Amino acid sequence: MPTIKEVSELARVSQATVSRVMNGSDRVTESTRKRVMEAMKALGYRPNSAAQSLASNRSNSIGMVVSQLDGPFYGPMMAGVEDTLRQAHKHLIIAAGHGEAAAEEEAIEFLINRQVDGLILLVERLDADYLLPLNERVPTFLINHHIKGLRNQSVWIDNLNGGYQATRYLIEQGHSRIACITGQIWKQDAIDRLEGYKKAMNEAGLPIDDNWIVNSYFEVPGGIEAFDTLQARRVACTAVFATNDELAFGVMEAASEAGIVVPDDLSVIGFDDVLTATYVKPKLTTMHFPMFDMASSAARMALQWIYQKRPPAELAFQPTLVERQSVKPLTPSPSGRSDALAEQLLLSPKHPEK
Amino acid sequence: MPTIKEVSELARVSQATVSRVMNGSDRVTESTRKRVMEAMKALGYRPNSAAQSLASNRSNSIGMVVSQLDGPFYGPMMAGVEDTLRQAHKHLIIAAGHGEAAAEEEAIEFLINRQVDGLILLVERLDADYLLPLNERVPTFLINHHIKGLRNQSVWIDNLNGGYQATRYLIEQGHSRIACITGQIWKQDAIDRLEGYKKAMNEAGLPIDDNWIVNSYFEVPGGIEAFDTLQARRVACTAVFATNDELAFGVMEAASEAGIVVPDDLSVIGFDDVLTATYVKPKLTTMHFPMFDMASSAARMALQWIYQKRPPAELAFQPTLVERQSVKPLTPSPSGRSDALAEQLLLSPKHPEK
DNA sequence: CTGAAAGCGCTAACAG
DNA sequence: CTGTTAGCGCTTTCAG
Repeated sequence: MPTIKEVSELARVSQATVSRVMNGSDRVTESTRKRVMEAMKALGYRPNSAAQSLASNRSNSIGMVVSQLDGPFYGPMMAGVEDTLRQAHKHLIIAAGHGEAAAEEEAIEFLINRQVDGLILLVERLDADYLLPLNERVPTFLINHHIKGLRNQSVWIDNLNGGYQATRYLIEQGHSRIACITGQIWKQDAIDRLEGYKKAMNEAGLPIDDNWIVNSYFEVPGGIEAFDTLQARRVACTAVFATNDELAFGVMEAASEAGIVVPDDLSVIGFDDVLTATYVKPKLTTMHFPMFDMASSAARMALQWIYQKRPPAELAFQPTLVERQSVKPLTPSPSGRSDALAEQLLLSPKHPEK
Repeated sequence: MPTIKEVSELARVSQATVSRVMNGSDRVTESTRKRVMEAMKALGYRPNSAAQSLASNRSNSIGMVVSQLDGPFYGPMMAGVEDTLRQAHKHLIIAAGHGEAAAEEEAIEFLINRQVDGLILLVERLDADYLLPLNERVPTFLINHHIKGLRNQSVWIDNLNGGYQATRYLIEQGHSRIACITGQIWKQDAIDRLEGYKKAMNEAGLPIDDNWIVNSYFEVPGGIEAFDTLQARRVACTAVFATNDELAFGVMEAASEAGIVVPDDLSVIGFDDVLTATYVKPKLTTMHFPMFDMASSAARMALQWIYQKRPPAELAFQPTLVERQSVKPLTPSPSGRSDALAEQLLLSPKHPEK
């Protein structure tokens, strides 16, 4: 690997000059710049980024921590950040936080040791006590995480409004017996989406019954269990707001096992609009969560602040309804069709064919 | 950020000694080691990895390039590598290659500049002319990519046998009219899986008709188009081997639109066993591709070679059949049920309800 | 077992 | 506009 020294010798200039042409900036004669460029090309020169970082205390790369490297949620987020960073010729270093505070902190320390110029975090476990001092060390941007004092470096989605819209949509479709299944109730997303549900129900003058709300966890089995819980509680709902798509898939699966047809017997709305939402049958009606855009916005904000000192400002996204096939209008019928449905849900044996 | 100097002063030793305790190895008195450790803790010392890399020409991190950061295929691969690396206290730096030769090379150069100690590549565009010299610069390991001369640093899956098994299974279930849908035919995976199909058909004495093979691309729309092509060609098949799950999803979707019921009217088998395969209805019968395991094996192999000089050896995985719900035995009936099915497939109008 | 000293490859004032 | 001169923080001989 050739070094700057060799380049400088070949080009008959000082190392400083080579450094200058590398960093584009400074005033260098066109002729010497050309000579240097040629020398670099001739040697196949590649700057050693460790040396650059060490000397400049800057690395032209930003670190990102996500809970997992797979999964339909984090993938687009990583892709969104990578995409805008690449266009800006900055690099991305990703570390997994595994959803645990210790691992998340470790990942962050790793990235800092790596001299990242900034941090984009998609974490759930870290609080202000950790994050605020961290931000003093290295500019830190948050996706989907509220920390007072870091508002301006956050990109978030309006989960409350999303929950409200989803529920409102169900109501507009004629439903009034609407159950809600939440994710881990310590997660802010879960809390906010539930809040939105309550708001919509209240606003419509519909009762909120704790029996109709089941606290589960954001995974397919969580949806299955929640559905079973609903049945066990003899909840006669005609629609359910699953606070994320995985839950919705679980509900659809369990319903199907129980001989309940979605959307004819039961309407289901999800949240997130994960890729798979279009693969299931019926295709899932859900609230679109603009993961890629949010992530790239966060990256843009970070870039502007870190490399151009343009002060960041809080950025909020709104989830938008995507109508597909899992919600059906409840058409009132003379005999009270909604009750018929309720009956069916109540009385159907669990997993009759299995 | 405290430096090694401050630690050495606090501990009243030389920097060299601090370095020694950091790197575990050398002979250091237990007492001084303790003193140093305490000093490090007291100061909250964190080694600067850029400096370490620069001085040692080693970074304790390995680089990985994948085509995309999202998607059901690359996610588990990244997770597998990250998992075993983390356990070995090595770090992972991921870069996206976007499936283009130029970007893949750029990603690799980036990682090398980053002083990665080794490379794990999940690429499709790079050939031996590039890869072999690369391996001289930094140990390079390949996932799912055959390069003569790099065999021993490769982990791959037996796609041919997978295609064979999948087709064979269909045949065992009584099917004989079996279509095959391939991915981009320049991809080795596509070629091999098709080869497996042909082998099984031949072995069973079944005819191979080019009309029954449609070259498509590994995405859901690819499956839809392929299904339409099959119909346009009036191919009267009772089963289709889709050479990856996305294709299978597309087929299922198109079939459903056409009023054809999977698996009653048409059996479908996929390949990869992507997470979503369990979400669709009916759940997809497919060949399991052990992505996570393959990736972690590749990582293990890389670690052993790079840090312990244990010579690597080619590692092959076998895909395994996962029976779910999308394949149904073809029970011969007096009136020739398979013909009835064929008729239905032939005659059904395209997307009748849409 | 420990310290001194010489860089690793690059950047960043400071002169000129 | 370009060269000189110091380091950045750590590792690594080489002595002792």
